[in-house]
Amino acid sequence: MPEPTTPKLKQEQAELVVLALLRDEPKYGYAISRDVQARSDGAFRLTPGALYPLLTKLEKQGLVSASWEEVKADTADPDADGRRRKWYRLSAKGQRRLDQRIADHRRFTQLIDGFIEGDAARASA
Amino acid sequence: MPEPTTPKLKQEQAELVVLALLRDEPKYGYAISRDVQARSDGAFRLTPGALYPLLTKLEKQGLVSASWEEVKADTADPDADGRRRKWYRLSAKGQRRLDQRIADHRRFTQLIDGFIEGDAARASA
DNA sequence: GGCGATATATCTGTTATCGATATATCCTGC
DNA sequence: GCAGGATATATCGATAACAGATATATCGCC
Repeated sequence: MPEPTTPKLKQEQAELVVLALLRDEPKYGYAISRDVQARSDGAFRLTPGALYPLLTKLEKQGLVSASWEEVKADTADPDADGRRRKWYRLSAKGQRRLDQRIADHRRFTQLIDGFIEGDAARASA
Repeated sequence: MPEPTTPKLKQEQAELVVLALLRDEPKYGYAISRDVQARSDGAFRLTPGALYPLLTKLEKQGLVSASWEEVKADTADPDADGRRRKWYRLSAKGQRRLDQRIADHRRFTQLIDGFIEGDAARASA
């Protein structure tokens, strides 16, 4: 079977997408994973093996800040290790990085478009 | 020093670019390499280590057809192994593949654009 | 004749990618 | 009350891709 036509999310695009998703509001990892799939109509996937190393990297670089939230259905036992959610929010540095990634993306697609148009563009000019 | 902002040509984009360059006219490897750099203003590079395996792959898949040309400055000795040029031309199958790669690229950029626009697009709609 | 550009091609050490694996909780149906 | 699937975070390992170095040989210029 030949390669699938549905494009996979590469690390560079994954960074852009994750930062863009966090721009609107803070999110935790699993929600990001769901949003990526939902908002790309299933074309993009961000599996755990790609998502969590990426989020750790972003945190280390100071592009996002993270804080834990303990999700407790009943508050009977405070020591009960309920489901944890690690919330990520975009930092000012992350916003600047996002702006740059968007600029990079625009430039990249314009260059590719130039090759697609080929000689036709220059001939008609 | 962090990652360079100039994007490198990945294999999938390299295939698109090479097929697009061959659409206008047949070319040999080194000319393709030069064109890639020239027409992207130096932003894209296609080094020998990436270019020749790719051309071999395209040839095996029947997307391009290749033929050798012997470049002889003087024709004194026919046995003299002059500089060889392997000319590649786009096949009908290659043209179809190019069309598909263009469609894939358009879809991909549209999806990324959707993430870049974010909630603003839906809010203003 | 030497040097840089032309021209094709392979090889290899490093990095990236993907799926599998691991752990633990929450919710729903039975 | 318990089994199974969804939720949630995180790591690991086999494979694949990448960039740069290496190899060979010719051509043009000085």
